[in-house]
Formats: sequence, C-alpha cells, structure tokens
Amino acid sequence: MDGDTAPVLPLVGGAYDGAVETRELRYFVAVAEESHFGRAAQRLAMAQPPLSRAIQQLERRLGVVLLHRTARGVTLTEAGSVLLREARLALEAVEAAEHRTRRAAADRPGVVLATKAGASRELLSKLLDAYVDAVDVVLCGPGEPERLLRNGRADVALLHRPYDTTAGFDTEDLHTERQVVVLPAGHPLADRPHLSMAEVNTLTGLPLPRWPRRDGSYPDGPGPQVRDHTQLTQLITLGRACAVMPESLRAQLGDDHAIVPVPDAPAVTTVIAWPPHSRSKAVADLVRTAQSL
Amino acid sequence: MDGDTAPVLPLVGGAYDGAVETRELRYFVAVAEESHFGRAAQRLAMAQPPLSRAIQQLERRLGVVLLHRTARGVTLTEAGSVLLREARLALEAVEAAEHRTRRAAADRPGVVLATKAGASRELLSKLLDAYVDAVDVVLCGPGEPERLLRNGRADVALLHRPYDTTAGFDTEDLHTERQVVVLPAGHPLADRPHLSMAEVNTLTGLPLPRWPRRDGSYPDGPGPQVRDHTQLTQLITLGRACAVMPESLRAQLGDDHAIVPVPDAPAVTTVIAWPPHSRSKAVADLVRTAQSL
DNA sequence: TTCCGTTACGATACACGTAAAAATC
DNA sequence: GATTTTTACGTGTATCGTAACGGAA
Repeated sequence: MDGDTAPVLPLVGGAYDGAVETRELRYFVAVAEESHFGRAAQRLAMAQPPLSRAIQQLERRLGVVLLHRTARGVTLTEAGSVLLREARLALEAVEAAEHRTRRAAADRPGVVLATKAGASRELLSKLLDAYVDAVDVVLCGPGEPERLLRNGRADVALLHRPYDTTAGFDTEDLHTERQVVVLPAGHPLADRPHLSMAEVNTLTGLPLPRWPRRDGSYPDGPGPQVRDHTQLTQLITLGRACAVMPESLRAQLGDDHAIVPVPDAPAVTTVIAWPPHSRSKAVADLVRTAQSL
Repeated sequence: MDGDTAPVLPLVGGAYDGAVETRELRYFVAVAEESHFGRAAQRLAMAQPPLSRAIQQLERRLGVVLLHRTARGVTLTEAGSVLLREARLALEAVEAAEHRTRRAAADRPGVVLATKAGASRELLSKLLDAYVDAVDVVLCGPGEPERLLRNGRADVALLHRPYDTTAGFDTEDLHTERQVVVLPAGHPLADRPHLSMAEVNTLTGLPLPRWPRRDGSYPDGPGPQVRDHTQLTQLITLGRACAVMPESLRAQLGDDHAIVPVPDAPAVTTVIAWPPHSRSKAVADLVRTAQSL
C-alpha cells in the first residue's frame, strides 16, 4: 500500500456507463485475494488474458486504478481495497437474493436457523420446544452461521460475540457468559481458582488451537489445527492443546477435562441475529420466543 | 397474489449455474415495478423480446417462477416479491461499491455527509464548527439522505425517525423532539394549547400535503403536492395546507405562521447513521463529535 | 533467463432488434 | 379484435482461448 498519487484515470473516451456486472466483481475479488492474475485465472477456470482485460474494463468503467502491477504479482491500491470490501458485500447481497428467492418458492418455506454445532444446546432445545413450527436448524462449523445469514442460506442465526461479527444485522442479546480454560484432567494448574489469559498463553506444551479463517486457511502458530469441537476435545484429552471457551460448553465435556475460569478473557454473548430488512413474521416470532426464554 | 401451487420449475436440463448478473436483476426490478414487459422495456430503452428472454433465463437459473403472466401485464409470485426486495438491496450494494470506490480514489476523499435541507440546522452548524476537516455536506430533499447512504454516494447521514428507515445502518440517536402543526397565522385553531392528529386530519380546507414516494410518484389524496420545504411554507402562508413537523423547524418559519403542539404525533428522533461496515476513522470521529454536542 | 502481465487475433457465444405467432381477455 | 407475451431468425457485440509480445527481477 505505497502512497501512490494518481489513482484516477484520465477519461480519454470510452463507454463509461455505470453498469458494473457481478462477473467483473467476482473476477476482481479473485485477483485481489490471490494477488496474482495467473492463480486467479486458474481459480476462475479461465485463461489470464480475458481476466486481465476484464479488470482493465472495470478500471476504465470506474475511472480508477485498482491494482499496482508488479513483476511478481499485483497489490491493491487504496481504492482497490475499498472495492474488495464493497464487492464482497455486494456479491453476498446478490447471492442472498438468489438463495432467499429459491427458498421462498420451496415446497416447505420454513425458517432456517443457523447455529454453531455444539453451542447453545440448552437454549436451542428450549427454543425448538417452544417454537416447533417449521424451523430448520442448520448446525455448522465456527464462523459458518454468520456466512449463511449473509449469503441468504439462513433466515436467523445464533451468533457469539465477539467471535462473530454482527455488523449489518439486527440482533438481540440472549445470554452472556464468562469463559474458562479447558485443561486435561490432572494438569498441574487444574486446581487453580482462576487463570489469566497471559498464563494460558504461556502454558508450555499446551498451545491454543488454530481455527480456520473464513477462506479456509489456517494462521501460523504452534497450536494444532482444528475444524470442530470434537477434534478439539480429543486433542485436549490427549494433552496436546488447551482451549478457552464459554463455560456452558463444559456440559459437553467428559470427566477427563478440568476447567478453570479465566476472568480476563472477554465474555461471550450469545445473540440471535437476522437480516435487517426481514419482513418475515415467522422470524419475528422466533426472535420474540428466544428473548422470552 | 393468488395461491398458485407449483412455483418451482422442473429442472429439465440447462445451465443452472448460480451466476446471476446485475443486468438480470435490473431487468427484473423494472418489470416488477412496471408490472408490464412493454413499459419496462421502454424504461430500459430496449425491445420487449430480449427482456422477456432475460427474465425467462433468470427464472430458469433460479428454478423459480417469478411472474404470473396475464393478458394485461404481470403480477409477482410470492418468490418474485422476495426477489424484488432482495434485488433492490443487491443492486444498491453494487452501486455502493462503485461509488465508494470512485470516491476513495478521488483527489480529495473527504467524508460526505447527507442531510435533509433545512433540518437540524443548528446541529449541523455546530457539527461543522467542531469538525472542520474535509466534510462535504450534501443538502437534499426528503428521503434522499437515506438513499445516498444506501447507494454509497454518502458516508454518513442525518436521518429522522420514523420518517427515514434506518434498517441496515449503524446509528446513534442525537436528539428527540415533539411535533407541532403549522397553521396560517390567524387560523381559528391557532390559539388552542394543543391539537390531536385526528383534529389535524380533519381540518376543513387545510389538508396535509403529499410528499413524493421514493419512485417520485405521489400518493392520492386531497392535499397539494410538495417537493421541498419552501413550497410547503408558502402553501401554508397561502392558507392551502397545514403541516405537521418537528418543532425545531419553527425557527425557519416567518411570522405569518402559527404553531400548535400535537402531543399524539410521533416524536421525531434525529439520528446520525453510517454503513455498518465502515472502517473509516473519519466517520467514527464525526459520529463521536456529533454525539458530544 | 524466467516469471508475470499485456496485446493481437480468430472463433464462439451471448444479447439485441425486427418480424411473425400464440395466448388471453 | 384488441392487448400482451412469446418464439423465430438474422446481426452485431463481447467474451473467451491460443499465441505472440513487453518488462521487471
């Protein structure tokens, strides 16, 4: 992100109509994420030249330079990084339109509720108990509920701040709880009344696990890679990792784990979230039911 | 919206890839809004046949019937009305990506604040006084600030609940005030301590004005059509209309108007709103400044 | 030289317009 | 018979792929 000066293209004639197509946005996001025309073209299952031309066309259309071309790839200009964020939102909105329309025409257009598998079990069972009417529960991995809600595959989701981003959704807080660290049974520190995050982070031989990012890749670090809760509990039992999690999850742990409160870990708030323009009575009822529990 | 039964198209072969293009969404919105292929094609400056084909392609792609075709036009299916709402949001998001990218690359990428001309004058001048750095104020007509914020032409807006819809934005309340009815000076009811909305609505010879809808058309009714505040005050002076408005607007009225509180009219809250994914420090600063006033 | 992005060119596919047909009131 | 939508057909534009070119490390 070096401070370039002239990102606005001179308008030297051409068809500068404002009709940006989703295809162009998809192409741009691919190139921006790969920082490389070649890899992006491969990911898009096409050749580089048309991709290159499409990006040029987009830049001409917008009158803005989006990428710095270098010898070993591309980097985003300031305007380019703005477009990356905005294009993702726009593409999600288009995708959401598609999915919501399909589901509106489905044989049984029930409310789809997305939640992380394992989390909020008690809340969920009470909710489904009180509100039986046609609620399809989708249990998914970490971060997935938010994605499903954004791309229209779900109507409502149970999210967990601060892990999930609730920006752009309407939300109601349902429950707040403190976090604990889960250790293998018999660990030397298992009897401590509480631990700090600093102490947890420096537990020798017990690194925190690495969860996948939204794009599926894993951050660097010493901890083992985990994709779901089952993997995690097993790793803890094996003495290969510890984990900080909301204390309600203790109900799903066996006797071979020890639990110690971590007062300075951020509290986790379970919220029910829905798209702000939802006109669905079913969603409103579901939210109201959840709040009353 | 007659209760049809089979809105899901049989998948009889074809390229059902999920690549919905904005062009298709634009076409669909036009047809849905016009309820008529011919008028929609005219509005889109194209012939009907390609429009008809494009809609068919969209329906095939989604696997959903969007329109009921009748002899004098079309009506939306349930799925179609869902798509209409979602497509508008998606198109706004695409447009926003376009505008925000352009402005990010502009020579002077200052914060653009949209507000209704005439409203919140004192607040606005205090805000600009406290926060001089590169704030471009766009004064616009009723309903416009919300639109500008949604389509990316503005970064922040001053909106007025319940008149504006703040759904999908992050907001902070700035100020709440009661509403008053403005009458021509010397009106028989000008000396009353207060009036009810029921009384205001039945003022003989003094109908409430009609404001334009988002699409520019006017609702039916007895009152005069108005597009801005100047027209309105003039009509009131002439004794052709009355108006219910926040009491702070009295500062902009001349001596030839009388004001009577209307306790049961909904209170108007001025809020500062911004897109929920805004990462701009300038916007955050501006919001904080506004709150502190 | 090697890797990467761009330009050139020919072929295919897509979208459009005009004209004619089918369908509904 | 009057609308309105749909099908048919020919044309033009735009996108794509292959191949050749230009530049930076």
